[in-house]
Amino acid sequence: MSDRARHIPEATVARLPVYLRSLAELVDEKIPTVSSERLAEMAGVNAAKVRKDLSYLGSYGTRGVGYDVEYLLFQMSRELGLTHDWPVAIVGAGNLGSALANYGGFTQRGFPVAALFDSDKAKVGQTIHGVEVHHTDDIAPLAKELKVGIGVIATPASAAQDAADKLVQAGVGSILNFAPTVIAVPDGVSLRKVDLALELQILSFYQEHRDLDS
Amino acid sequence: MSDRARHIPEATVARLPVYLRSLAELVDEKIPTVSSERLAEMAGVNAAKVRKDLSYLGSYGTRGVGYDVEYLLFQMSRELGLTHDWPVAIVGAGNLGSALANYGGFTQRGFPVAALFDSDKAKVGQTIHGVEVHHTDDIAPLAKELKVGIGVIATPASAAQDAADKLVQAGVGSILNFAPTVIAVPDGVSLRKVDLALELQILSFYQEHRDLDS
DNA sequence: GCTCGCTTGTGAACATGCGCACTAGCGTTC
DNA sequence: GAACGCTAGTGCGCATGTTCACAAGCGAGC
Repeated sequence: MSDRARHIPEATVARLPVYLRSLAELVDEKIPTVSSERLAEMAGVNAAKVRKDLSYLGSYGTRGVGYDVEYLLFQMSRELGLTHDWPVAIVGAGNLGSALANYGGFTQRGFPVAALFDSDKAKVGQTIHGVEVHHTDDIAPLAKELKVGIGVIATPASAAQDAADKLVQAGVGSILNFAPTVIAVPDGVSLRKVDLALELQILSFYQEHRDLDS
Repeated sequence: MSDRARHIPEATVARLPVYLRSLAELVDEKIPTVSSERLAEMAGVNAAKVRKDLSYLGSYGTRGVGYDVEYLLFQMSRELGLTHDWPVAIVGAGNLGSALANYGGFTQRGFPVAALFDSDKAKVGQTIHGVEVHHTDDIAPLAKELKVGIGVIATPASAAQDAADKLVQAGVGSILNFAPTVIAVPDGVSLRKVDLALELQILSFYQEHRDLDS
């Protein structure tokens, strides 16, 4: 590990939360150490990959023994930025937006809903799960003031790009898009998507071909 | 394209639904043909990738002109298995499961909810969005009878693996997992996951490191 | 304090995916 | 019917990601 110059590969980053969850389970079970093999089994990947992934974080294992569960959990939380809260802004106070705001596990996992936005003036002023709904025109000043780092887009597809633009303008660096459409963000802004229809269609492909090829 | 021996790469399969959506938009706008460049812009990818992806489906473009939108849309729908319905079974009739069952766009996109299952006997017999809730013990016979190809897991993490096992036993070949846990399925069964906490944690990582490195 | 079993950390081969840059070829214009 | 502009299709080198296999090294047991 070249000290500090370490750039963690994207594929690894995407797996870290899975390891984290496995480690949390092990802590619950009061298991003090874990081998890469056991962790691999829990995370549903191969052991070599676990070792390589963890090696990007530093040399936290002990040969012949394994990894200290609590210590690794702490290091990983730190690396993932989970040692402090990340206030989240949700754009779109419709079905999905409200459901997300009402979902407690959100706040509980360190992502408190700091603000809700909607373009419908009838919704502005309402309170959902203790959070007031503001107008989308106020995203920039409010999100800045509340130090929102992560924005969630829960609007219809047609409003998604506009929501993204406003979040970016507010200095939000990470966006999670639930709208079934492709949105563009400038370099340096992280973007991930959750798209139900897309997932089903991908499964449909494999299902169809399983049938054809059999 | 070597006729018929074509194995479409996973990465390509995952993009096909995005192209499909773009094509549907073009049809709505009554635009008859589209170039790889335009389609790439709409799908948020690079033009060479679009051409390579589409070439796996066959040689459906015309040099100097582009792709016939309606024809490509049809071919792609066929390839994705979207020319017929895929009955879906949802396991877990809690908040998420009910929301999914109530979400009309599901059926509308060719994935009708054929059955709902829950392990809570108090919920069995209830009707959600016109679909009766059955007990999880009845997954195997019922899912077979209803020719369910795709199963959706909307249970708590602790019940997810059991749900998956029962779906597999029922002959379901594709599973979409919403439970925040890793589940194992036999070879030949497709598995995709939707995990909110995971996505937020990944974003948190990049957010944290953007701050550190600046 | 030596040996042995066990597990990490990693070099290197292999696989997959990406994108440039070029060729093939269609349609239009003159 | 020749020439030209435009766009699909693709070969190839590069980047990323995965996996194997092995050396390094810790700790238990004697």
